Amino acid sequence: MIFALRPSERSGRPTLWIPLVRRIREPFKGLWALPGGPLSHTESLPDAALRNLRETTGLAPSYLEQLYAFGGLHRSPTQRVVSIVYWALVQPTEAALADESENVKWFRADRLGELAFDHNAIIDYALWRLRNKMAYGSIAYHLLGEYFTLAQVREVYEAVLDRELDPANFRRHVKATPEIEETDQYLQGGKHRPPRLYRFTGRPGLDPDNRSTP
Amino acid sequence: MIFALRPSERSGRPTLWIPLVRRIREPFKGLWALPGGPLSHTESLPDAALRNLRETTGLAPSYLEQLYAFGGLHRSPTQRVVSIVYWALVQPTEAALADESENVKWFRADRLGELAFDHNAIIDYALWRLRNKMAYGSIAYHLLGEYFTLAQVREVYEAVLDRELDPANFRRHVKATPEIEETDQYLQGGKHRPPRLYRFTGRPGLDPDNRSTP
DNA sequence: TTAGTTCTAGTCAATTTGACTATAACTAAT
DNA sequence: ATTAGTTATAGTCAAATTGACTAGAACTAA
Repeated sequence: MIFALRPSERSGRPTLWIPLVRRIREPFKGLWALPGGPLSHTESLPDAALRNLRETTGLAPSYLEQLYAFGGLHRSPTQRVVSIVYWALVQPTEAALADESENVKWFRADRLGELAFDHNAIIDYALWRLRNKMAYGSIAYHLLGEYFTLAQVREVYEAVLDRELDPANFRRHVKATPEIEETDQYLQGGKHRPPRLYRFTGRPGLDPDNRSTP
Repeated sequence: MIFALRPSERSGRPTLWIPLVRRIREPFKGLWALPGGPLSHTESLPDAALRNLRETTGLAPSYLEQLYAFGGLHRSPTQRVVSIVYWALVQPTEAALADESENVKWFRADRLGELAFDHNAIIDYALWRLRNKMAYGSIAYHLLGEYFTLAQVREVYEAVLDRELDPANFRRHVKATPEIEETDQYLQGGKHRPPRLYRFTGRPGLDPDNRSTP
């Protein structure tokens, strides 16, 4: 499953979006579902996740991590299925390149209808984990591009945690993390004082055994 | 994989131990390995983990949680194997009931030799996760019995985190967590002032979707 | 009765956090 | 050109938390 930031239709502020694919066969024909597919004997788990992602949506995530293995007996009405779910974060520029079609669409993460299988529960769990990781580690930067302003980082936190944060205190907090590097560039073209651009110098992610954050 | 506290041979202080089983067939015949086995079509993932645990060691854990799904292509030299690993914590009284034999033995977690498959890496990851969970959540209590003293809790933390903690400050920290309940019992029979007994009132664990701690 | 040890409650300074104020730097309207 | 409006940024201050430490309470063993 994939998270990306997209501007909300109304406020224009960034919100979390998820691409889903429509089921074209039973069970749950016609309902929306998470992209996925079988694991071949010759590919690793993250490779299979990346391949499925590419084949269905054309996306190339900047962050990929194992979420959880779901193996309940009645996840599918027709057969026993064990799904090892990965979750990915994609940057806005990449997300814009995604193939959208009749059967592949983006949805706001907080406004999903009833999905196929247990996919609502899986997304709930992923959202919980995303919020948790945000509170501690430095995962938010994988939702942003290479350069960003501190206000943009704050908007990401506000979108995911769903509450407002004090700009001054948030700035102090971010500036205290060593992985954030100040550049001498400024974002021009805004309506007000141009903010300084920063960049994230942490590791790229894309690794299941990624042990830097709880 | 299972963690339990056992007194160290020398100091007698509690340390982390892990039960392993000896491989009786190829590959890795003769080496020690984590207990495990196949998943049947009619049991859930945690059920399968509990059954395997019971069959090989006779243990009934007080805490069970999914660790990670390992699916590298060359984990076994003979075939492609995907292992969905669970980890368990057992209380000392339960651990003492474990079946030990020629082919099932307890080992100190920090003194393991070379194990079969990628099991050393799996244990390293589990240890990392255990330390991480200890630092935040209230997982340590599943390694203890129903009643415990604050010094015992501290010893668990010291054993797992491998550093000494100030008794007074640790006490203040533990007493501030609402899940710890003070009883009006005292542990008698010690050599010094009898410490008060406490109990843990949090949820029992034993659930894969256990979302209370990061 | 005394020495030794742990249990327990507390102090105090250093650090972190949350709420807030003030100035800087830009755009858009007058 | 000036002013109003808005965001960016730096800083203050009190409250809360943390780490290092002191001291009395309560028991056992000599």
